[in-house]
Amino acid sequence: MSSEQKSADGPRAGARPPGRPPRLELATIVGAARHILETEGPAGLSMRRLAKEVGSTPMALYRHVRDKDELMLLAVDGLAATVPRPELPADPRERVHVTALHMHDVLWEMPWVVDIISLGELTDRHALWMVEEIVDSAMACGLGESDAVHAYRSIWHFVLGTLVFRSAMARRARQPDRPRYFMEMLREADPAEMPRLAALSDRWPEVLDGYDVARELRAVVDGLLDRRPAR
Amino acid sequence: MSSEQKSADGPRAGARPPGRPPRLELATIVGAARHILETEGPAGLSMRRLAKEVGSTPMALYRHVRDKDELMLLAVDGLAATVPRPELPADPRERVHVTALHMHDVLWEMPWVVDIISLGELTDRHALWMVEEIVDSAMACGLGESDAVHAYRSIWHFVLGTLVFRSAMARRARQPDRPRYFMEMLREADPAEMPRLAALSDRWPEVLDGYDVARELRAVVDGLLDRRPAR
DNA sequence: ACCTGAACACCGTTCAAGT
DNA sequence: ACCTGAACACCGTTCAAGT
Repeated sequence: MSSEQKSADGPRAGARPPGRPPRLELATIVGAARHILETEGPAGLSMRRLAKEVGSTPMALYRHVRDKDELMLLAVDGLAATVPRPELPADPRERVHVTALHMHDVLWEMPWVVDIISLGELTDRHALWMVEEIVDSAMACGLGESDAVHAYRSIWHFVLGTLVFRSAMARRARQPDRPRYFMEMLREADPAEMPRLAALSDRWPEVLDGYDVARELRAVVDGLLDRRPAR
Repeated sequence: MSSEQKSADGPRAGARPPGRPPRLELATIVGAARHILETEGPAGLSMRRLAKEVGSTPMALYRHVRDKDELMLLAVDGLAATVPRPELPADPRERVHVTALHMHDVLWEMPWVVDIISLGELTDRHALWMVEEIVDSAMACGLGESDAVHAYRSIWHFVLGTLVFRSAMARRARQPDRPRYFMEMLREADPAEMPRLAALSDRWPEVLDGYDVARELRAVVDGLLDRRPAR
């Protein structure tokens, strides 16, 4: 999907279309939506709020987008093209590592994109090169076609989970008056029943603070690339 | 967090409390909420709908729960106690595998729980044994304390990502009139630029269909357990 | 102490009418 | 062809009043 396809549905340029001329453009709407998403997150985006932003009425938007879902997909679409591709090393295993980490790092900077992607589908063709790169390099590492595709998907699951978890933590942190159930549970852990957690409870935040996504991703990718072939 | 804590805030049993006797009980509210969540998912749960379900008004609920967020956490709380623990093998690596897969399998059957957890925090103390088990067994496999905790977290990221992705796919599938952007993009992939994806495009659904979470989880866990220690 | 009703400040979307 | 206004069917939550 790309924005051009959408506007290409209109009358040919140069023709004199009948009826009222458009005052609102899809690009304006999507741009304003993106701006709201970037500054206030998905919670801040409503059709009514967006209409105000572009100086129009909620219903005018529905001339240009099917519904809010489509609008959010359009807001995400095209973003990958704005991010420069990383330099890839020669070694195929390293290529998988770098590409997977790139996938993570780019989305890490755009939390609102994660919130939208996590309820939909990949729609940006400029992001496809990462799928190709990981599948191709995984095969160069000796994986069969299916295993390479599955490795790609597992890497995506890990990256998505990492980002969704971070998102959830950030959400909780924004409500500081609420109890920290997990920490409380750790503190109350019975050392006889849960010796490791009881011993760890004091240092839990520090230990988690030392979590290094790049290092974890490396271990996960290695596991996926080193497995024995299926059957 | 557990339901008893909450109800223990009330007057002592045996005392004759002044004022109007309660007609609504927290357990009733949480039970009804759970029922709605199980049958209709998080989208079906609203305070107004829930009030109707228990034969009361929306505002009566706020005597018993702080807000909708707390209600949803209470609905999730206690679920782990209803699931029997799996038999664990003796070998520590196998223990990690079995526990991690158990974590996945249990939540796989409760998609609505994933939707709630993915915007909050683990709150059920009866689920803590899985954290303990994975950390302890990972250490028995030779990992240091920090690495074991990080391995646990990475396993959780992978499981969460797997479930969130499935949730997103299911959501898309429920709207069959909407375009399948990803498949379209694959079909249009330029073989010169993306040879792997172009070659795969026809068989993509079948290949994904062969995705086996248990096998992927095994590879991911092995990668995390086999890595070199930090520093 | 507990519950109710009315109200506030919102939602996404449909429909009929205007330009 | 495009935009507007009013309306429908909802939200979560606060506040003041009732029992």
